[in-house]
Amino acid sequence: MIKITFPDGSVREYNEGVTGLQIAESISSRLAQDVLACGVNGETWDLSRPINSDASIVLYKWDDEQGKHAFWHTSAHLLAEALQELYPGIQFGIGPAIESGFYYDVDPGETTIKEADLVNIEKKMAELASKKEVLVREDIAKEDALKMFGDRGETYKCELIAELEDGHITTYTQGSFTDLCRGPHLVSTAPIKAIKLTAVAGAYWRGQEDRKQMTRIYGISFPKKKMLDEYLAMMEEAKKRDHRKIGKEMELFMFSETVGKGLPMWLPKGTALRLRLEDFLKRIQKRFGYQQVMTPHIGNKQLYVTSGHYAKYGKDSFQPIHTPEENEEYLLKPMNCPHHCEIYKWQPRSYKDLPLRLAEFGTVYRYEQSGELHGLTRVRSFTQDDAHIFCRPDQVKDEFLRVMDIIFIIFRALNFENFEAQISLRDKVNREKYIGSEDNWERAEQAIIEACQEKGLPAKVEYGEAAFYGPKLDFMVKDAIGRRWQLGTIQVDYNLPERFQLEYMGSDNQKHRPVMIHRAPFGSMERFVAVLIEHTGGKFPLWLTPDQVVVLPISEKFNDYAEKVRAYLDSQDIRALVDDRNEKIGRKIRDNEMKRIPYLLIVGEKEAENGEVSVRKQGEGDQGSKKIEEFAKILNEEVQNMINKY
RNA sequence: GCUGUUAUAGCUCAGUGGUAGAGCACUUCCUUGGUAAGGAAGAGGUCACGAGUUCAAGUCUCGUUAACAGCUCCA
Repeated sequence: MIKITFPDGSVREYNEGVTGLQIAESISSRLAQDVLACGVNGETWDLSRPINSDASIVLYKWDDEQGKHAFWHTSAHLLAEALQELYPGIQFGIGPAIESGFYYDVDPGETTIKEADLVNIEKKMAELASKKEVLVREDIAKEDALKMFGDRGETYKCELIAELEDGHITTYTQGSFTDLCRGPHLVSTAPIKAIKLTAVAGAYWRGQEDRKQMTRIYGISFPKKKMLDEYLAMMEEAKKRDHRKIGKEMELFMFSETVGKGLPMWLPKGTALRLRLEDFLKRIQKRFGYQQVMTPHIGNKQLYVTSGHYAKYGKDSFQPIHTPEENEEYLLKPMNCPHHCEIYKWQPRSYKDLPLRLAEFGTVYRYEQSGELHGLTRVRSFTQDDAHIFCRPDQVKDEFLRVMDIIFIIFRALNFENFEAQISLRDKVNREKYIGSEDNWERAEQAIIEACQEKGLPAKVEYGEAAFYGPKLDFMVKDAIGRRWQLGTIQVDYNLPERFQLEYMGSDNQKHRPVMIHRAPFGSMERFVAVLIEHTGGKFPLWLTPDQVVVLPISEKFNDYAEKVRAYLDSQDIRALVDDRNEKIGRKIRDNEMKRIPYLLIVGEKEAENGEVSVRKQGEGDQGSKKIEEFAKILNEEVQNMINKY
């Protein structure tokens, strides 16, 4: 008998050679149905692999990362089996499970596999899966493995085997397909009930540009058809919310080939929206003791030599601009910190001046590889909602708490209800690469951890993720359809104060070095607006949205009255339009609902006579009639409630 | 940056080497209406840009530019 320890600490005895599946069966038949893989002494195993000595066990189901991983890994093998049947002689590279789904890299030789062929392959996979083929794990000697795959002409597999250590090589077989594989896998292909091959793409063998380009087939699979349907619906929804599409539809921003790639330009409506966001943050920052500054978009190369950025990023940045006469070198600023350090140095600072909080909506320019550019989320020019806090080491925690307050205000105001944080600290062992005193680091790391605890913020601690110049706290939000986005960041910096020789006079009449904190609650205006678009699907909060109200006259006879309504709303700082097209009211309602305008005001004979408007709320239908003044008052109160409570 | 795909009207997209197309949007006209698509007509094009092949190129070839996807998930 062997002792099996469960995650809750309980221990049960089983016969030697018991499998994970048998253990699950001994608990409940339902569990045995749902379980996909197991963890044995911290290693993920096949459910059918015998356990021969005392062990701790975890049973993994679909909701566990490990369970999904085994499921998708087996799906990759199923894909390979189908390909082997459909394309005899096809050669296989690697086929792992990925974050969502799986892929297999293959070399189909003379033929090509196109997007249109995927349906056919899916069908074959479904057919094979329904055979409920069992996956059999076998140890194989290196020599035998080389011979076996060599005989089949599998040059890629042989290359992999050649690099493996003899005695640690295994294969998995299901049906007529045998693959070199470490596992773990499902017991059989039976649970794979719904399959979708999503894409074909080229990928270099082993990720090396000089090696052969293989065909990579991506797919995803689920234990239930319904889950696949939900996944596909989510992907559809994500497509609808794409900020590049909505940005165009709502006339928020544009790109021009002539201006240059990765250089977004904000259109009038987008600019107005962005300015409202900036004003909102400025107002809060003022309350939190920040002072706005403005600095140039370029800086002398020497500034970045001093900051150390030139040595580190100089080659991968936009190259220096040369002045025509003196041949001075200037760089487009890739960050605002060096400029702000110079502002700090402008006059002697006393401990009484600290914390000094300098804020700037600073536009920066970074060279990104052309293939990395993406909509507003990855661009070459963007505006950070930047600020640098210069403080004493003993003020770090308090400043963190204050920045976190600002970030929470923003998340609440913009309906990001789900968010979490990641604390990035030094590596536990390897500490030579970090700059700054042990004492300061220890204090700052503790300060961040305590600040998160005090705020009740769920935070994941990652060791070794800190920058060489200081620990940091990053914020992740979950959007309306469950996707995660990284937004704001707070970062301690011991490096720049050192490099710029920043000082303050302490109460002890001695010179001290301040600590610098970088922080950007939005991250960048571009990225934040992109995330906000995808989160809201373009249905922005009332205070932020480009057009708040559209007035719809029932017929052209009431266009004059509609214009009067619009003018009145305009005088009350409400952003309103009139739809005076010669169309029926049903048509106007439909078109303006689709334009995501929060309030539609329908005006006809009744309203014109009484100085009223018939209110229709986006997505909620008819709300009844109101006096114009009353409507304006209610709308403005709604807006004030949204922004002034913070 | 590399590989692949794409680029046709303001938008979404058809287009088979031989006269440039549709729907929506736009303009005009009819209609004057009550809570998610009324009807008709019209205007709108350097087929991304530059070369080449051809009697003839939106279509074929090459180059350039840009967008999209992948290249980061490692048997």
